[in-house]
Amino acid sequence: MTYPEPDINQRIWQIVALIPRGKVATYGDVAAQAGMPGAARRVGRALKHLPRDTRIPWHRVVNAQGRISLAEGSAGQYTQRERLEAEGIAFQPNGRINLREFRAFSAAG
DNA sequence: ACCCTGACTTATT
DNA sequence: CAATAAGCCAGGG
Repeated sequence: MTYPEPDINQRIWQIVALIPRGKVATYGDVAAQAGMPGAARRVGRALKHLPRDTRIPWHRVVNAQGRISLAEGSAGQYTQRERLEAEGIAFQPNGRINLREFRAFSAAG
C-alpha cells in the first residue's frame, strides 16, 4: 500500500510538539512554521494520522477562527476542549478562543 | 487522468 | 455574523 510522505508528517508533528502548554496555534501557523505556508489542510491530515496513544499535543491546534475543527458533538471535539480548558485556555461564549491572547506563534513569526 | 472530499484560509457579499 | 467563492495540498475511488 502507498504510504503518505512520512517525513512531512514527522515535521508537522515536531512543530506541534513545540506549542507550549496553555497556548494554541492555527493549522496555518503550524504549516508556516514547518516551512510549508498555505498547507493548512496538510496539517489536518497529518494530525489525523497520529496514533491514539501519541503524546503530541494535537489538541493545541485550532482553526484560524479560534474554533475547534473537529465535528460538533464528536468525542474528539469534546476531548480537545476538555484538555484546552484544563490548561487554562478560555473559551468565549460563542465557542471561540481569543487568539490574540493564546496564540503561540505570532503571525510575524 | 478526472472528480470528490476534507481536523483549512482569506476575501467578498 | 452567516453564506459564497476561490485558493490550497493530497488521498482515494
